[in-house]
Amino acid sequence: MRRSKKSREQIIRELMPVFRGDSFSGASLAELAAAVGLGKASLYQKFPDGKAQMGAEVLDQAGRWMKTEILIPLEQPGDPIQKFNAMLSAVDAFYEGGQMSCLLNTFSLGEAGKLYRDTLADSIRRWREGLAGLARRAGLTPKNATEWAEEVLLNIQGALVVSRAEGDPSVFQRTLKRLHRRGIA
Amino acid sequence: MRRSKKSREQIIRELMPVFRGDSFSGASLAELAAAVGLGKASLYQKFPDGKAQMGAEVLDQAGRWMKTEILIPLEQPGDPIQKFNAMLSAVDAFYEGGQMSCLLNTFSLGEAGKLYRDTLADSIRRWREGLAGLARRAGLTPKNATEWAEEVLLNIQGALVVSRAEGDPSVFQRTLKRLHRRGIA
DNA sequence: GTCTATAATAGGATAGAC
DNA sequence: GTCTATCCTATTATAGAC
Repeated sequence: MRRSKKSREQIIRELMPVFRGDSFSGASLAELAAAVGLGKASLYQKFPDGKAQMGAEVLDQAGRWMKTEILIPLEQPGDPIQKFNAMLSAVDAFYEGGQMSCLLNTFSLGEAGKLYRDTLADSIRRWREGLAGLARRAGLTPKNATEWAEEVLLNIQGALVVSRAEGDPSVFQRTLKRLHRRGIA
Repeated sequence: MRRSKKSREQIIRELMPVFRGDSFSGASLAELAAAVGLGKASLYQKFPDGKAQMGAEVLDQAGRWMKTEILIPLEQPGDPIQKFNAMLSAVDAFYEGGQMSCLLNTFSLGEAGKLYRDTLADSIRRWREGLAGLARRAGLTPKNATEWAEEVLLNIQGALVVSRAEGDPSVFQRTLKRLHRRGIA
């Protein structure tokens, strides 16, 4: 037990839901500080470049989550269907059953969009390619694999939007079940 | 020519892109006023309850657009496929080829979500039911019709998110083409 | 390392002149 | 009806004490 204080990773984990609950512009320093349990000045000690840096590091951490929980598992040898279902479970957990927004959505609005666009586009590209590779290994033609991968992505992102707008995550749940049922085709 | 000044409808039309370019919290009075070409004080003359009222009226106008451009056409007698394709064209125009966000997305974030939830949920419900009704008339079972309608909605909403995050509307274009190709099934 | 205090700016909203 | 000027609060950010 070397440290009783919070790790940076833990701090970033606590910042994330603030950025996911509203847009980047909607996330205030007051909320961010409260979420971490520190004063605003203390946050600036850890993130000298302020909100933009917090956003960048939150996005980085989400990218690392995607890599370990999505991309690497998808690439492992083994039954593609099983890999796909594991991804759906990871997605369900990360979005808390459809109750949490995606940073791809909240960080692409307004001025923040310009600031983080490259990172966002890169995340989408890697997710899409990870899925497409899986689908090719499952026997789909390259063309069909690409199309299937994109559809999976759009269904997840669309379900997150609609769930939030309805204030009811059941669409998200139905969508994950449907993707599971459809499989890789 | 009774009036040379702007109609209220025109003003609301000019407010809309500000709310669609960022979240409700991200849309500032300065931007809103600039979009209309008036001072902030003049906007308050027209919208005494401020930003919340502007948001509500923008949402109302979007709801009327949906009714005239989506729901009523979907209900008209005639070839369901043709109705569906007309809807895809209207959607393409309204979202400007994938370059404009949906208010269902931007108004459901943060505090605004609580404020507008009922309206948003109602719009989604009507859109979904309009599509499901069309699918039933096209011969799908009620169960399949409901599922197809939801998938169409999620693909559109997902494509808008991904297009914006990538800074490239081509996903949206591909998605509309794919929905057209798939038809009602 | 965290706090209080404070600066500087932007945001939402109103008063009152024209 | 629109404007300038202004108010109040929130917001981002920093200085300096502990």
